[in-house]
Amino acid sequence: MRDRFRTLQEIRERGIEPYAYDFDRRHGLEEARERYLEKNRGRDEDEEEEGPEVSIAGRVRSIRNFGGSMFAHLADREGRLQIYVKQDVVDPEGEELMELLDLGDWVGVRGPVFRTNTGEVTVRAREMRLLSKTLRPLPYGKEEVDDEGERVVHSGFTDQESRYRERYADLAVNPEVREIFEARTRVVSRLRRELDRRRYLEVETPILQPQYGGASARPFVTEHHALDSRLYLRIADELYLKRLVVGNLDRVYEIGKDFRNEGIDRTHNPEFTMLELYRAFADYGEMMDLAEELVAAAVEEVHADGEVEFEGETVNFSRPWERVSYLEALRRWAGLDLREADDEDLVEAARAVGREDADELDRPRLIDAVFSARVEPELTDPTIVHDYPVELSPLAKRKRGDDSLAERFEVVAGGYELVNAFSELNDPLDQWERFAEQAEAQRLREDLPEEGPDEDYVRALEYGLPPTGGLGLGVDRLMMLLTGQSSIREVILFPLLRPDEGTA
RNA sequence: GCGGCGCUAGCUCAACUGGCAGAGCAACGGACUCUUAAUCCGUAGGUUCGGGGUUCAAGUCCCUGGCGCCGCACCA
Repeated sequence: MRDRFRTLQEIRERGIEPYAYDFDRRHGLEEARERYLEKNRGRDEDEEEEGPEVSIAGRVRSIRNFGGSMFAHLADREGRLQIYVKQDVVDPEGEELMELLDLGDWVGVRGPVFRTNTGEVTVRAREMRLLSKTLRPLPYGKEEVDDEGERVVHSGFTDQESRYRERYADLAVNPEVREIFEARTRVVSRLRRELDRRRYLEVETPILQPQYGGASARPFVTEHHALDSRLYLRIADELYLKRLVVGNLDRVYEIGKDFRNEGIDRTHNPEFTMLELYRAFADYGEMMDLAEELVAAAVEEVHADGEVEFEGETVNFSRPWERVSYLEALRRWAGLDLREADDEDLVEAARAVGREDADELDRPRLIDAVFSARVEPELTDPTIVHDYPVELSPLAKRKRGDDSLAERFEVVAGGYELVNAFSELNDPLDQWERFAEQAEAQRLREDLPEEGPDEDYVRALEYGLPPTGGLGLGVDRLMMLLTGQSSIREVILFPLLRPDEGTA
């Protein structure tokens, strides 16, 4: 770095501004290449004509200096392109810059596109400007393109911790990382588009909430000074969105962050992105169709063929998805018949999957432990598991014809829960009772902030929630699946890490 | 929270049973006007994650703290 400060001084002494104010960039690097190919379409390579003129900008990715001339690659968001800078061809400022450039510097180049003797499409620099001087060397690896045209990186920037802590460097240096986040943006936009098209209203509900609910998780707690009151960061959007349906907003959705103060591992980040949507006059059956449609649309944005490689398996998203009831799934993959199993059997089954604390768990937790351990890992292709035990689903309507079940389903794919949906409970009295049961269960957990039932939510239900279907989709999990990443941190730009004073 | 593994130059990694801390790339100086992991000659670069201990001698062994990764637990 000391050396680059010296270079910086040198640049200033020569009267060149190392931090430019603007540059009239007209073409992306891929775009510039395509313009050349377009112009010479139909010609053999040796008959191609020079041109067109382009104006490009990017980071210096490699330099091959020959004294009087220089080859370099620039890199931008789209890709990379070679430039050729030659004395007496480039303008005087560009000529001076030839010996002052470092890897990572931002430069702007104007000139015609041509093809070198070795066949690479290249921009001949007539003008070259320094746009921003890099003081800290980027952790570039060395790249080569092998005989198959594959990009091979030697000693790249691969340390996970450094990559997450310095995501800017990660993104600047590793194109495949950039691709993941561009895919993420495409998918989220597509989900919005699909819902907008179906006349859902996108809304924003509070993140700071006086009461937390809609899921069971430990919340982050904060406080508001002026109001002198305790607030929670939301753990789910659910209860506010359903309030909106009470308010005649009959189709709503929100894509936003939820916050859960639980452990961190490869599939959990304390803040994560959820899509929640609610549709009046629909039940969970219609939500099943919608779930298939939304996920299929998302898959289309990333994999045209509808197949995804994930953790060594091929996940096939083609529709329709298999549908199996929760009880049948437990019977089939865990050998457990809930209709006949008593508490004793459940404890035993839970212990068999490694829950040593099985004695202390209530029935729903026992069942869920077995389901997570024995059933979910078996489900590679997306599968709709429907009709959950009502104890596991405090916000879902009871199933028609069977009070012990709820009209709820999850979509499991690649072994992970992807979608959770149900026919929303709209009976205020039933809701009140289930809140009471939930509060009772929560009292047993000392680690949770004490919380009474959400009276205002029940009040809203008393005004009348129409029959409503609701659906939640974990956007981060979806992106893991679609991009084949087994760590959630690879699909979150700035995952939460413990603060590190040592980062210099 | 528990267990295992890891942390050495800007990056990627070496360093045997404790015995002079090294390489490639990057950087710096020089040569080279069609190269592409450019090449050639030369130079510099270190709190071996922090603190303590054992030893004639510690990157290496011991204790302690930090951070990360993996697994487990928690996350109905």
